[in-house]
Amino acid sequence: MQQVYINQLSRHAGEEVTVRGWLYNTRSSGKLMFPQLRDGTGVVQCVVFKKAVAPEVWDALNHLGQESAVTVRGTVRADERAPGGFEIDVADAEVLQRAENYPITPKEHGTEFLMDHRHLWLRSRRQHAILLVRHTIVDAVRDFLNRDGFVLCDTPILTPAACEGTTTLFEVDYFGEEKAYLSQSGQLYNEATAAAFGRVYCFGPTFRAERSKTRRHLTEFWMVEPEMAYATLDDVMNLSERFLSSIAARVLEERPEELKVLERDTSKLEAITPPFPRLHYDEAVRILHEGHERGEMEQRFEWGGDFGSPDETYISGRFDKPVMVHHYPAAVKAFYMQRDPERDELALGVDVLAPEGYGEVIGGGERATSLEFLEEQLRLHELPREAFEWYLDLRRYGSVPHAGFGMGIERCVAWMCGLEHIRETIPFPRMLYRLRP
RNA sequence: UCCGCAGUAGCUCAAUGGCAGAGCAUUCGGCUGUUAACCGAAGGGUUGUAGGUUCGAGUCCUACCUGCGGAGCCA
Repeated sequence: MQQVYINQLSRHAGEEVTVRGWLYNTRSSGKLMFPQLRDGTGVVQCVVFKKAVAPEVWDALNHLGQESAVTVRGTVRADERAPGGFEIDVADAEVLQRAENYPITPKEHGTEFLMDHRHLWLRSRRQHAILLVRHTIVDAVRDFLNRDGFVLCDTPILTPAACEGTTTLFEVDYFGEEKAYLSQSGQLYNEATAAAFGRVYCFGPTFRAERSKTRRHLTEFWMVEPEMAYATLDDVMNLSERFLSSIAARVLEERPEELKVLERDTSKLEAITPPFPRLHYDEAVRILHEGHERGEMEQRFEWGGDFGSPDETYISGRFDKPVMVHHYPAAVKAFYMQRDPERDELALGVDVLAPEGYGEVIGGGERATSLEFLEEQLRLHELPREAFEWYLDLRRYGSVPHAGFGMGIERCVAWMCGLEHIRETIPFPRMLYRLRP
């Protein structure tokens, strides 16, 4: 007897197989039953005739609660009436555990209820589809970087100090001797490994203790950060463009069924191909001013500020591809950004704004190379010099132009899936008011 | 942290200041091709918490709690 996964059933038409799974839903009609089984790879409809099985099998399946653990043995048969095109004529079945009163019924539920039952919600079709797309995106990210010559060189999660000194950090007691902080970026360590390996990336959890409460924020999220030695802002933009395009292509290729479940407009993903529009900050501001004059933007944007969420949405809304905004004012960017040699008030940084209001998915740029400049920046930002001594070493010993970016995986998943909220893009989201389950 | 909205059965929601309701889920019964199956019946309530106004509060007022949406900050 071969044990088969549901997504492989089409290869076993006419054969007798065993499927092991959980009861998804049942329809019963007296002497005929249609239990639907899911096994993690898909859902299949089973057909049970009362006369075709032993009485105890019929009784066991009858009135069985949703999500009970069941194995069935039967013959695979193509049938137009079956969702998915194939069904199983059941000859025998075994109930491993009878589940009663499964809380998530095949009806509508509110967000709070579903989030409280996240450990069970993951079993539902839509969540299942999202997390499979996430899996493919993570896979595509690793494949792309590995094939492009980047070396995975992960950076620490427990760190002694703020990397950028701006956002709030989660504090951890380190053996009662000192405070440690959960990493909010692998950026600075990446610069060290890039000087060791040339092209590197880190990919792991990132923590931000910001009291943000929007559909784009998690307190714990996954970020991939490539960093290249001997590279410039243009190299970062070229990489971002190829990177996002390859991810979109992989999702389209490998997850058409899941995109259908999510009712994603795939033409939006097909549009993600190089080249992406590149917008100097000055031009972006001009677009915002035009928007204001047309009455499409409430307030007139002041040159020099960072873009707020409505600004990003307005700018990206004018393109059907991701937009790369570069040369931001240095004042709104991190201290380690390289300055524009022609206009010192600008930083060689770039934000990639995703279309459809998904906001900033990538942020990056060229890093400062000068020891003196960084020493001055540390002073201006009132950062503890001792903590950054090792970082300054990177400018003492073979300092070269180098650049990189960070991409938030969950924002990418939300974008690719066309989701309203980032909370569904990670199995167990951590948010301002959500630490459990 | 600020602004706005909400909280009624296990779930999703209704109820003009005047008897606490429906659908789904659950339990029982019926049905040999169902597609969120259908038909019939039953059980199920301290209306988020604490005060207040009123003859009378799910409904109006105040505070708090919880959640949702947005802003700021950011990926």
